[in-house]
Amino acid sequence: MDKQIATTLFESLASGIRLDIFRLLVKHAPTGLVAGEIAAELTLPPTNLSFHLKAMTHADLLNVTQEGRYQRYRANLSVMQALVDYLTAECCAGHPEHCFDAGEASACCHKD
Amino acid sequence: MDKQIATTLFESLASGIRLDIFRLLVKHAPTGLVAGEIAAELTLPPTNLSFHLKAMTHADLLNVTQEGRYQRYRANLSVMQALVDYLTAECCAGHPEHCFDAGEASACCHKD
DNA sequence: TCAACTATACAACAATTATTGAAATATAAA
DNA sequence: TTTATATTTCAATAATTGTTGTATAGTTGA
Repeated sequence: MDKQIATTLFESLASGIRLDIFRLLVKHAPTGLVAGEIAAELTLPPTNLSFHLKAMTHADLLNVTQEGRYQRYRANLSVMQALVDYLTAECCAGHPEHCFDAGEASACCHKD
Repeated sequence: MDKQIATTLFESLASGIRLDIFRLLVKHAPTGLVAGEIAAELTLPPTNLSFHLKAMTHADLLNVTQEGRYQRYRANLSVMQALVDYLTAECCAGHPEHCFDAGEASACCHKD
């Protein structure tokens, strides 16, 4: 993952609304939710929701499929995993001893 | 970590400049760098750098200590670790089987 | 104390992002 | 085909964030 992609993903998560959307869709994985269900759950005006959904989809954080007149959104968990790996690499890069306490060192095994 | 803190951290990372600053300081951990060294390395006007350093420090992503007339900045690696944990929890919450492929499942051991 | 140096605070402005309502598109149902 | 439903696009505006120069505060060493 390059810096540009990481920055875009962080932007996507740097809003309470978008973080709520993502967490809601993780909770409903792998089924996902249609736009109206998300709007109802988060009580957002549809245009505002659409604005954020579009941004997140463009950032590849969400996937969307059409179901008749509905749009079903799903969290893209593999991108989230890649972001966690990127962040772990940034965090540990050359300095795992400073990033993880001794007791937790064994928990850091994403970069095997 | 609550949502508000996570959002602030994502905001801190959602800028190319701030991501560069953080990565530079991770590379120089645990010594850190003084503001002038960061400005020289990233060729930024001092006021602009100061703006971003202040935001990152306020978000607790950086620590700062005074050294005479210099201000030394260090990456706060434990906060980064907490963010990775938060993101992993968001990613896996209730659905580890969808987040990690079978072959990599054993690599997910942050939430033990 | 004085001059040089480091960095931040402030203020003005530029640029980007967020929010909303109205209109448009497309599907479904009557 | 007409009407209703779901969602998006567009345009206007509000709100936030980023950038720059100048001025200020604090530190050092002569």
